[in-house]
Amino acid sequence: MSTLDGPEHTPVPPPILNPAGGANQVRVRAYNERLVLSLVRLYGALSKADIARRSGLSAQTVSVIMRVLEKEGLLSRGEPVRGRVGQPSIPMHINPDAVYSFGLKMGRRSADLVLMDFVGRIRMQLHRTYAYPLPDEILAFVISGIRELEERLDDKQRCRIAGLGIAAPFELWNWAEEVGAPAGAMEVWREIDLQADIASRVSHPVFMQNDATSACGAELVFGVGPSYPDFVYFFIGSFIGGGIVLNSAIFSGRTGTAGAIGPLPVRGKNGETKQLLEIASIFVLENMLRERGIDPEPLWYSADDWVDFGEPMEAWIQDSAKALAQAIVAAASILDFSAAVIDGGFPSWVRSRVVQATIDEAAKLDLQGVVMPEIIEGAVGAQARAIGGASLPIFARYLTDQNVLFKEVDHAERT
Amino acid sequence: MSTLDGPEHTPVPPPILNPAGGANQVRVRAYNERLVLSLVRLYGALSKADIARRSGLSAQTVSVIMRVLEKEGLLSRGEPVRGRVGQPSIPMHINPDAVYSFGLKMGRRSADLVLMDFVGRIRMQLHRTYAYPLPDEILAFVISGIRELEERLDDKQRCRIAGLGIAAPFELWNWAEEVGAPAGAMEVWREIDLQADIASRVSHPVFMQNDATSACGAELVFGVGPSYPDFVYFFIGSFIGGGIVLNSAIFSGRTGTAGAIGPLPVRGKNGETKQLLEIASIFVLENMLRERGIDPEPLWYSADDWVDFGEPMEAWIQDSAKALAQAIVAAASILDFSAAVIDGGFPSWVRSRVVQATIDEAAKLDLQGVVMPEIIEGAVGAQARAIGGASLPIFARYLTDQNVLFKEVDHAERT
DNA sequence: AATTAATAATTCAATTGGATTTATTTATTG
DNA sequence: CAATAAATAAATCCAATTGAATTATTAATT
Repeated sequence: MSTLDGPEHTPVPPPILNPAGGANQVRVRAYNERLVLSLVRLYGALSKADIARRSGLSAQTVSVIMRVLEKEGLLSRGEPVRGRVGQPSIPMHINPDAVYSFGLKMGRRSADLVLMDFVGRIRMQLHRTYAYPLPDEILAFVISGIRELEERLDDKQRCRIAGLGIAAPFELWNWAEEVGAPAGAMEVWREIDLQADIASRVSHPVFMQNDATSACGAELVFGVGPSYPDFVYFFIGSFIGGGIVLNSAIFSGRTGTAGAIGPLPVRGKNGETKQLLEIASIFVLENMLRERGIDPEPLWYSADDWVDFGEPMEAWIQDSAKALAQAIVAAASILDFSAAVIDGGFPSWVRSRVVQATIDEAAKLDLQGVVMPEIIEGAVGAQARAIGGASLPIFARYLTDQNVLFKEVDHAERT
Repeated sequence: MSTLDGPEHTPVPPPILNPAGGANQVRVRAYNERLVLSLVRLYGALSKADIARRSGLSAQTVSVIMRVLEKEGLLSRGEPVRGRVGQPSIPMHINPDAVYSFGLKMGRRSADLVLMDFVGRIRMQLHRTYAYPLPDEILAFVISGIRELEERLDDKQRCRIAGLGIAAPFELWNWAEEVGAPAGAMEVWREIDLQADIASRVSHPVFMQNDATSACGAELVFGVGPSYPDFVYFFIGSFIGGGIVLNSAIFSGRTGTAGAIGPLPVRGKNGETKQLLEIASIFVLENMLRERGIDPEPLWYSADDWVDFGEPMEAWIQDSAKALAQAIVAAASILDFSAAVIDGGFPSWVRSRVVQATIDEAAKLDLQGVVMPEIIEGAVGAQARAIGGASLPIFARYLTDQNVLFKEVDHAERT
């Protein structure tokens, strides 16, 4: 057989990838244990037989794994389910007190430190506001905060802390002006490696991730994630940010900025091109309030302290919704997201109004040929960033990213 | 420890996912074999020791696996490499004749049937043009074409055919008008299941995938893929289509339409909003030629039969480049692609001009805050769709999607 | 030129460890 | 009591690892 001269492939540079490593029994066991835990977490409670069916593992294997997990205290048994033929099944569920994790959200106006349990509930929290963040203050807040919260735990509980996850904005030194910080005050952040600094003063493993990505992760794991395999996520904080979920996993991209969506170009109300973050950010609302002589302080103290600020807030919601709708259409033109999820550092009644307004604005746009995602509210809420941060150590150690092992090739075959 | 009342998680619908299944030895071996083959394919030729280092598997394991693959004829040994201390290493490379695969590209103006070898080279091909496609004709072309090409193979070679992969457009029945088909002639396609029909008449496994996605897959595997872990891909055919590559794997999305990019809204030259496919498609050029009394037939006969059509073609390239540049900026605002790859059913000199024009147009846009991808030419060329189709059976059976096993969690940890 | 040391690729044999298979026990319904 | 299903125990299987041995080469020394 001779080579027909089809189109020649032009030469390309050498590969830049180190593909995934090989597999062996040890890793298989580790993976299967995480899989079992993740399945239980996802479904709330499952019997050994259920897990065997869902994982495709043999009953015996699952039995062994789950006995170990139970012995370690990660799983606990529920009430036997009777009423069906055969031996009653014993649903196993995650033991909420098996693992704790600290989450630090540091923002441009406030910081939160939370202690989260194994099922994603906040068990304790501390809050601090400031005009603008400074490394030393943040560091002091974390160190003393962790000490304070740990004092409320007994020895056994302290041993179960998996680590600390930090959720922080990108490039804090930009936007100093918008935040209202004195010129140069934010420049210190250029030189700071917060993760390393904190890690050197704390006895736990420390993880770090962009704040909006963290919020997105919280939504994936504890919010609407289980119902939507892929979505684009918006978190409206002092600045808006976002995240991307694909195949039920966070996609953070090559530079970690996938789904940053702040710089997305949108058309402003006067037809001018603006960046999304110049419209749909709380600092914009803050400025609008200040211009009208209204004290914006309640915006930062706690999401639940918001009051109805009347007309300026109404205008802000409208402007934001218009911009968000455009951003969602742009995103949907590239990828067929099943949902666009909107959440933010505000009370749920504000969130409802933002989402409804965005739905209304999206309907006004030209949607021909675009597969529009469902536009829905986030289910996690104002603390999503801290919760997402706190979930980093837990996921790194106990759970698995969905669908990464032996993923099926998704082209259908027929013979 | 009492539950602090943090923000309550609102209830969500039950999970819709069946996460990945469990792992066992059999799957581990299957995976490791695919991993070894994929590594060899990616790097061209690697010794057993090289594979051991790159895969993290022990030398012994790799030795056993590679001996099996060699015995099966999938790998063959090259010339020993001397000149360095120690026993000379024997580079193993993919045996191009180990596996063959058919690829069918069916389009709105022409169809191609190719026989591809294990390293992605086209070994034989058939081509047919038509005014518009009809199921019976396509079916006849495939059946007789496969018979014809198989007759040129000996028995041993015939046994090595892995299957047939079809690359076809979405919803052929839309756009009948633009194609110039008589009203209703394309409606038959609504009821047709081409994959099933062909599968029932052929003795090979049959796979099917969107045509632009297939082209994107060919680029990933045989083109620039190894150098760019994520890119957005445009294939300019009679209609423009595209694909998305993330983490060195095709992302086709929930509905399989991820990266369809045809309906992406762009601003036309008179400021009006148009869909990308209404500007940057070859059928547009066809119409421009026809309006000027130039015979457009050479567009369809073979990509290499294109001549310089002069002014109308120049105009088409300019318009297309403007639209493509906008599409790339929109895509880059959502995800941080490392590259935007442009290819099409035209000769490489046209591709070069389109790409250069797109680079120029992109530079004119407002790029503040957007991480712009490199805009580059596809390395595969006009037959990308057929090659991508043909690679479906091969990937399904012998190779692995990159990075799907034991993927590392990508949040850095410090202790 | 012959000899020896060092290095690296490869393979052989024994061991390890986790999943599966098969058989058994337990608890329930009808 | 029969049928059914969950859960477990013991035996078996299988692929990866470990550690030692073999082979082929270069580099240094006599």
